[in-house]
Amino acid sequence: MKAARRKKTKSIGEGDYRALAAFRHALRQFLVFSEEAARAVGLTPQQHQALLAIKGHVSGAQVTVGELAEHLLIRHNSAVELVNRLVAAKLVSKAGAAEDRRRVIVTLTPRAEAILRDLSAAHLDELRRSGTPFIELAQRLERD
Amino acid sequence: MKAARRKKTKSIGEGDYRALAAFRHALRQFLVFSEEAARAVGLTPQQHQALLAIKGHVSGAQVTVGELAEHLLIRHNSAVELVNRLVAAKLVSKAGAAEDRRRVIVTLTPRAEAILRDLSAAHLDELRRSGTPFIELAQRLERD
DNA sequence: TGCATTTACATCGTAGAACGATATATATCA
DNA sequence: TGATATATATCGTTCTACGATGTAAATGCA
Repeated sequence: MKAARRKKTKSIGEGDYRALAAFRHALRQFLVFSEEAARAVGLTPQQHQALLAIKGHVSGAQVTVGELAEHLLIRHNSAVELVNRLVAAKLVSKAGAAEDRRRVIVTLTPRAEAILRDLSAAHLDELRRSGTPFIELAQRLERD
Repeated sequence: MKAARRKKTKSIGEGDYRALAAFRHALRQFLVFSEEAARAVGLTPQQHQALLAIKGHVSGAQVTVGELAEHLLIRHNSAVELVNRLVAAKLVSKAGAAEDRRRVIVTLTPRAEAILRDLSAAHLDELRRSGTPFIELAQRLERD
């Protein structure tokens, strides 16, 4: 973090393009793995991300629709639709918040908890299995 | 798929969920940055990825439609459509391969080269600027 | 207190992109 | 040469995020 020899990039070479392309390829590979893992247990990738965001939230396995949108970096209305699909799939339940009745609290069902546990274990395995090149590429890109 | 005779994964704890969620959040942030950077120069994210894959290809800035599909991990027909959109946007040109007339060679236009150079510089900057937490999360996930 | 404003969620129609199924052209092989 | 494989193209469908807009509840402030 100390050797900032080049402050302004501005000279991109062949190697930079190859490194960036390889990085995106590794990224895409991870995302494809994740998509397939999710679909294999009957979830869309977005549903999986939503469950993870809910479960991984600081406040425990409960978030509002708005908080979910924030974490997933999608619009509020997209989060509403995503949650509705999750409810239809019996993966979450919705409940009005007592102290602010505009808010809707989204909670994982036991079914979702079980599915997410398996999915998360598979993802940790995958990252251990093939995460290294990914990290190395990122480090290389960050370095010079 | 082989029967799951692999040793049962270590049990997942709260920290694992949080780390995975944080990792995906960082990933998503990078992708959102990338999408916005692409759109800011008039490209869709997919078009940007295609240009990068072509430019970063070992054989120089030329690939066939099929190779592009392989690198982007999409279906051949999706690659055809993507390339058609790139042609319409004057970002690539198509040419039949001399030695195998089934193949179509896709080549970047000067316009695409220029746009990609700027985009790539911006991405390298972004990775230097905010890549660290991303890498650290990945390393942490890989470690334990 | 009353009313405007802000906040949070919901609804609806649209659009972009990837896909499966299928078609066509070219190459290769027995 | 005919059968089969390979490379690309076309078409209709589906899925999901979005913008625009609507509704309900909370908040601000005169």
